[in-house]
Amino acid sequence: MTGMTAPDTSFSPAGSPRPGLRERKKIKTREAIRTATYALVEEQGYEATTIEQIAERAEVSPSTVFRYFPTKEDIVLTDEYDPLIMEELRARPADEPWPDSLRHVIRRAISLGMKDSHAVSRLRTRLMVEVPSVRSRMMESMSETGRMLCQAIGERTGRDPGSLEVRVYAMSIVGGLMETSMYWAEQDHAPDFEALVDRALDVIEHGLPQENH
Amino acid sequence: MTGMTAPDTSFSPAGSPRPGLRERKKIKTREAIRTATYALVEEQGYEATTIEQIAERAEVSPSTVFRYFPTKEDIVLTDEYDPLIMEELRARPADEPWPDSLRHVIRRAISLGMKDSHAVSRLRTRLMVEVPSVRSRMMESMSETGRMLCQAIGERTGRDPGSLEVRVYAMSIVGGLMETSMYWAEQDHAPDFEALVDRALDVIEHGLPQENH
DNA sequence: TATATTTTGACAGCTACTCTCATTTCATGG
DNA sequence: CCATGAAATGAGAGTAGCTGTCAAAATATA
Repeated sequence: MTGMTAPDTSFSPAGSPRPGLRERKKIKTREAIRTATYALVEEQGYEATTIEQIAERAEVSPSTVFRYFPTKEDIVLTDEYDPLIMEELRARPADEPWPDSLRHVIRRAISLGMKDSHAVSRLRTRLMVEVPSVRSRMMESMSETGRMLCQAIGERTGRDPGSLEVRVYAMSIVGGLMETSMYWAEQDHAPDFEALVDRALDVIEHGLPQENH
Repeated sequence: MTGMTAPDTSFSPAGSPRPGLRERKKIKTREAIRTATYALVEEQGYEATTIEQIAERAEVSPSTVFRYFPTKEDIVLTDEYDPLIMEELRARPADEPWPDSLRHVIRRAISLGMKDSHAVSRLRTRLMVEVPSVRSRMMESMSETGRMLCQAIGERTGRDPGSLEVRVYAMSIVGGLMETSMYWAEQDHAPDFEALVDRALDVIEHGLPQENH
């Protein structure tokens, strides 16, 4: 989602030599930094948490923190689902109507994202609502997701992925889903997220339903 | 658009005492800072331009710059059209179909925004494409515009402005228009912007047109 | 002209972030 | 098992955005 190199967390596939000590250490460090950050943010809030504190708790130097994550927001937000989404999208049957494919894939992405641990998903979306800089960073990464969506739409429909129409369509989806996440967080994560996403996609596909206020 | 107090640039309406010396100086300072910023950014680029340089050229102290604009990005981006948009929207006839009202108002907002001077509009959108932090800030302010749109939709359709459906609808419009601006900037501002916006609104209203690649 | 209020400037301070360079840690070939 | 090369790390200095405080200057009011 942010263009960073995705660490391979899956158990090593047969045939490929298992990663060396260096790779394993890298992954461990990365996770240590993230874990430390989550804990500190829960304890003291986002702004009050400094890179130095994170470094100290993760038992690395501040420079190392920046070597792993370009910005503080990225420590909280980074995920690497975009390639997965692309893959899933390509795997859908070619004759399936586009909106259906989209629905399936997004639903799958959500269940993957939730797997991270419910607590983390909730913290993320809460920070998204509360901390402007985090929200900004999130929007940045969503616009990258938008680009990827354009690509997928292009492959699927034979359209030019760079055309205004495709780009607008993709960004309106991304914007709508982002708002859905924020809505969910504002409701204290009480509603069922997948149901919200379904309603959001309905709106994007068919416009506002007839007024029944 | 950014929640800042909008300076009253309109000629003083009859009956209201003309602004005192203080108000006039404030406006002058504000414009001096902006003008200095635009010039410096054109000369050296955005990142290379520091607040100190801006302050020096505008002949104020750095602290004053921050007193007028909360962040560096705001100096470039701030505009105050949201209240205008709301007003225009309320002025449309109540029986006009919603999409038509939207189209009219957006078109009007554009022509107002362009009036600023074509050069400034172009610089803004260019920075939006090139400088991530500016793009982020822009997205922030667009999400505020989204909130306002929700309000307007609520007033117009009698719907709850805080409902998921309305919010998703508003944000998908805002996202689509944002992408349209970026597209325009990427094409070196060659296409007619209003035509692009029309195409974008078509996509949002009716989905992607039938494939005619 | 005297007084109250607002605006400004100077300064100090914090923190995210960058860059450089020496040191340590791991991989590899003999 | 050891020597060589490469990669990761740590330490430190430096930049710049941004916040706060407080005294001085400019402006309004009486």
